[in-house]
Amino acid sequence: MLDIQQLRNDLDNVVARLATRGFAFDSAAFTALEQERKTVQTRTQELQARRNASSKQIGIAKSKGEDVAAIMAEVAGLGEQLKADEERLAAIQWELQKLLLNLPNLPHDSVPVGKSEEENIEVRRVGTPRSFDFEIKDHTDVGTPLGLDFDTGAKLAGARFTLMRGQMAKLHRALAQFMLDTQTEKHGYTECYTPYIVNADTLRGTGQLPKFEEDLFAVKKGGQEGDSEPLYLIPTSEVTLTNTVRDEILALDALPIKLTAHTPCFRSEAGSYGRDTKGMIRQHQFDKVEMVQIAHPGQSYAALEEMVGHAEHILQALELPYRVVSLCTGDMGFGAAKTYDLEVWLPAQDTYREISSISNCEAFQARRLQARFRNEAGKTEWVHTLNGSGLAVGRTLVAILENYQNADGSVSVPAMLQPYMHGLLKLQTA
RNA sequence: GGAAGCGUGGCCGAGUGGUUGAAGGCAACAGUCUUGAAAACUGUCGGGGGUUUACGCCCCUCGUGAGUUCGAAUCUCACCGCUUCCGCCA
Repeated sequence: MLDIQQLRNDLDNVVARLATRGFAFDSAAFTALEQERKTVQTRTQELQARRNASSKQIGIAKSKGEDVAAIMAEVAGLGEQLKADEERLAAIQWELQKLLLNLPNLPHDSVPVGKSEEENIEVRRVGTPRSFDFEIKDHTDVGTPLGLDFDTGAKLAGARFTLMRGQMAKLHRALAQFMLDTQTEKHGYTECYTPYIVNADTLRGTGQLPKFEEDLFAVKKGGQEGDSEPLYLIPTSEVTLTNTVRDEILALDALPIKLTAHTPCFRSEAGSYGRDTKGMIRQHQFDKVEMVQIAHPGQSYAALEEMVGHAEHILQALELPYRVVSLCTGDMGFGAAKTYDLEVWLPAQDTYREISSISNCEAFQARRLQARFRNEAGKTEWVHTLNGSGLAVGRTLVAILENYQNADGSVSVPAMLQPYMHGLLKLQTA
């Protein structure tokens, strides 16, 4: 959520910056609404003040045993007008709130301006793609004989669900363990176990609601009926980790808070029909190790760079070639002020594919969350929130299957993962 | 699922219709004292919003929402959350 003060004071600039992300803001409607708000709010508060004063007088008079009929008569007419104004004001505030909740974040000055992913900027490439002296297979063909089972996944739950067996399932688990151990032991994040199902308030806090309900899975309790709000499966543990500071005023020295969790993520992938239908790239359920930082505003961009490094560390440890991309204004997510993507090399696709996305949301989520800290001057101030994958486990598995495949159909286990696989060097058919 | 109870400021805890945003205590912060610290004493001390060049003035907020009333932390209703006991249960 943007700062409504900023909209009031610097509207043209806000409109221009929103436009860079392809968002057309109706400033005329906003201005009209604001003007009415001002009139009605002032009038309402005046009436409230008069009513409060009179009521106080009645109290004083009664305690002295004086006659209160005169004052009572004075207040009598106030009620109706006040009620009408209060209702109108509430309606206007609701409109403004709705408008605000649907505005995306303003891009940081350093973000390249562009319409789509075509205009993202490559920041650096790390690692050299391996050259193969045999006909390579994609992860589906490599993985299927080794325990990756799309047919059974589909039988159990539908398209975009996968079952893993044996060594494949173990490798998947090893990856998550390795990532979690790295982020906690090497990079100082506190490991968390979080709910996988959350309420609507939580999703409003991080910005998935109200605008992106169709991307979520909703669940209802047994016997739940009527129109009470449903619960939702988390699309990422960014949601739960970031919401831990909702409605909090943190001490200055509590910052930064660094949290990590390994959780499944559930996404309905509405609107992506036909994209990545084959294989494990785009699933309704996937595991991810997430990093979240709650940072001091003065430190948040340093934290962003640091987190990119934390995610890169995993790819480097696994010796997977990748590149770092700075997303342009048109490709960034709703709440992000600046985002880096990490893209891993997939030889069968002959391209780099997103495996991590790391964003600084600045105060955008904090305003929704009412997440503040007490600054150096003792004043409350919004925290900055950052989140990033470190990494997406399923896509990392895909990258390993493709990059570590051998001519005989086996897949070598990256050195760093071998301890997690009890020394197993290769995935191969029995 | 059944029964009972409870939600007040950073924390504890008074407060059952009237000059109460709320006693008291703890914590925190500033100052006096001290070589320094502690103790003691003095003061400050929830959050959000409107308006104002500013000082200030005003509004909202006692789990959330609605209601009764000139006036609600206090009365009514609904919802949410927590605790305890019973049942069920990984």
